[in-house]
Amino acid sequence: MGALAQVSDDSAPTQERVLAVAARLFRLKGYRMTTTREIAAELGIQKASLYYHITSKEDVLYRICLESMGEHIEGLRVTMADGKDAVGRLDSDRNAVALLELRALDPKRRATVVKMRDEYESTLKGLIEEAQQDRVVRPDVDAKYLTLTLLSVINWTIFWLRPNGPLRPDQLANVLCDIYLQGAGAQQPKSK
Amino acid sequence: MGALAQVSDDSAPTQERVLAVAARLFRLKGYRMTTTREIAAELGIQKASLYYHITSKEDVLYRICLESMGEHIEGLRVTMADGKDAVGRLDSDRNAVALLELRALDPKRRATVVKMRDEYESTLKGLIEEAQQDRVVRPDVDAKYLTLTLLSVINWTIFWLRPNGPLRPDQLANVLCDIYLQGAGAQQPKSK
DNA sequence: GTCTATACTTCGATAGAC
DNA sequence: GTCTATCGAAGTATAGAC
Repeated sequence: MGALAQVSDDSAPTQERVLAVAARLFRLKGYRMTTTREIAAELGIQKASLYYHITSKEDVLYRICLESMGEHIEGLRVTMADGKDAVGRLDSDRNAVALLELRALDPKRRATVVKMRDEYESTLKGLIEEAQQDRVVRPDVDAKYLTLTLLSVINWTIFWLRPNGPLRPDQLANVLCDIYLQGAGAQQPKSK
Repeated sequence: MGALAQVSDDSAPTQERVLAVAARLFRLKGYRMTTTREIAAELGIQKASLYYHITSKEDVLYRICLESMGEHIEGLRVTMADGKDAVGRLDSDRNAVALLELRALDPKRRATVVKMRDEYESTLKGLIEEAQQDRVVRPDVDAKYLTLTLLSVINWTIFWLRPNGPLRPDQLANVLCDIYLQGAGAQQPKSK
């Protein structure tokens, strides 16, 4: 398991524990609803002590977003280089927070994260366009919408996917990938 | 256009204007980040005056969620009765807020909204199961995941779909529906 | 229905001792 | 690296006049 997917525990460096605890709370309650007092309490320290480790609450959110985007871009790079996917390397809390709490960042920092997200999404769109030319993906639909629907299926999992579900992660990935590629309709050759 | 899709304007009843303004701000900035002062300012009144029209900020969120869920359930009922879809009857701001800001409701009210959402989703799942028996939708995949992927494609639009996009609403609906039913993969008969 | 004024609470962050 | 104590800002909501 890579360091990026490291789970927070008492032996982890404090910086990492702070990010893990904050990401979990931000995901559960939202950034604005989560207080620095709660983060400190989860870490077992006083709220003032927390500020020895962080400069501001918003900076914690910013670092969570940066790490999540970094994981995405790196995961895609690994996939393109090795030819095998990198599912499971993402921290689900940080991913959900980065997707949902961007609004809370100040404009400049938000722009930095959005730029990374756009880089990730356009790289993904490029892969789909290549697959269209290789006739692995249907070429009769704008890659823009094929990318958006792929991102929809992947990203919406933050709202329903939980560990210890009925399917193993690899089984679930197969089901979702199958539905995305083959479609939900009953078998009929695509003829138009 | 139905009353549910009514756009806020100065001639609309105040109650409706309040909900429309609040929904727009809640969507733009998030429930917790939006202040009652801002809502009042958008309405052109003082913050204290707002409380003549509402009982609390949370109550406004609650009513937005209730209306959105009501629209969904009613839309599905109309679809099942008339056999034609009811796209365009949803208020996009209220829909996005209901999907994203549920956390901010107190447990009891949240449970009420979640129950309505579950009712909507299980009805949709029932429709997909019927379609499986009619061999319109593939029967080899658990309807649970066909429903989740459909909801993913539909609901994720709150993050990217904007009025005045390159496609008309009906064109876009056709593209997304086509990708969902036919899949993103190049044509190959489903044979397994 | 709207106003001015304000009560009351909570939050992010800092000061300074240990 | 953590503590107690507290500041200052901002938020929701209410009181009472008009």
